[in-house]
Amino acid sequence: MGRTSDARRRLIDSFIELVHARSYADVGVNELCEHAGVKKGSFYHFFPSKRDLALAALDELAQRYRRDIFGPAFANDLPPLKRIQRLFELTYRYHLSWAEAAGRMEGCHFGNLAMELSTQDEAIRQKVKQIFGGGVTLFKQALNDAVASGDLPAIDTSVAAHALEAYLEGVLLLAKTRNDPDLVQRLAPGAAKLVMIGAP
Amino acid sequence: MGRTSDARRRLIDSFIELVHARSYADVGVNELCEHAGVKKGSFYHFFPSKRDLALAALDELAQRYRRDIFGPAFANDLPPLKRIQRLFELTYRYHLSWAEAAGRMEGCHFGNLAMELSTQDEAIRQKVKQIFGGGVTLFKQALNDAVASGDLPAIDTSVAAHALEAYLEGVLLLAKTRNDPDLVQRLAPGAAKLVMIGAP
DNA sequence: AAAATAGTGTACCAACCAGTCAACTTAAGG
DNA sequence: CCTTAAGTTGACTGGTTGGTACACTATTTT
Repeated sequence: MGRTSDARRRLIDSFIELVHARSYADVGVNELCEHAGVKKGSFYHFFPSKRDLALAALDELAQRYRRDIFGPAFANDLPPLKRIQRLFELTYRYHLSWAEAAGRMEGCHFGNLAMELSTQDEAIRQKVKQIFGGGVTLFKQALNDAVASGDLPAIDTSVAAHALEAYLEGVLLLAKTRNDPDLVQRLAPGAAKLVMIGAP
Repeated sequence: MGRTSDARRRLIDSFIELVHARSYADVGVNELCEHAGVKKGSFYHFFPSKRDLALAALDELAQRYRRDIFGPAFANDLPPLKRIQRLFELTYRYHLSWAEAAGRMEGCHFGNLAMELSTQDEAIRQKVKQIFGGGVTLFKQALNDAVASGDLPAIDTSVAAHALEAYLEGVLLLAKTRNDPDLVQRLAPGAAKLVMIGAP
């Protein structure tokens, strides 16, 4: 019963757009409301606080990343090491088109929020940590497949998976700081070397 | 003529400590002043704005990093590829002791500020970009030495240097998000693989 | 159609924000 | 020792912050 609304979704979309372009602290609740076309009363009807909107936005973003990037990248139509290459290629394309739309390279949604808030807000740190963990798991599965198929020597795939996740985030950080999305493409081949991290 | 003071230095130290532990936006001028034992009027006697204090702090930090980490790491008493290993080892030790003192892994001073502010403040983005560029240059010199001495095939050392810088930042980002400084040590061997990024 | 409930609009709050100002104190240099 | 400039002090500003209170409206279910 009662009326329906998509104000919640609009707030999440506005959060993603505005906070990604600037920072969590720099985007206020008022601005969020104006951008979403939602009044303050509605904001606090849907979210107990600004921080809870951030948590909801992280969930939404994780879903989109899984659907648009990690899912397609790790599909079984390619040998496992090629899937990792494809992940970097898809990441590059995603950030290139985002950068073209936004006018600048804005970095990784998760990395940005993690860097800004993970020493201040334990819930957000845990959420990003868990999302990163999801990426690590997918890397690790591909690496295990590669070991099983003999494409890779028997290495510690967990360490290699973390190294790949770190490299991906680092590349996006550097590309953001240099405002140069193409760096993602130029540094992508590094992933192919990093998978050997455990090998002699 | 006139009196002397170390208030400027104390403000820079407080900025480094407080902003590193939380974030630029979360630490106000008032808190900075209280922590440094400086009154607001003195703050604006030394710095025209909070943002100028950030710039000064970045300069100070770059100097410290050069003195304590990059300088010693890249000394000529070791073969070039070992210097890169030593850079990661020294970085690990630096962040481990900082984490023990602070009670948590707080990440890279430069990466943190870059992620939070580089889409908002062009001057800060440029400064961090230039500091990162300094690191890249040192990586590149070591890689060129390695190529010259035959330790490394003739690769594009510029790409490899950027990959190493990105990896270093990514490792620190992941270690911060996981609040686990030991990750820096466990992922350090990845650098030895990454130097091969141009090789077939 | 009416009750129950989901969502909206607006006015408001105390706390805090970065930054200003002018009067004041201190000490170094001549 | 006295001039002069460097550094200090604390009160102040206008604007913004995240969050609250509550009356109000629209809509769905019974």
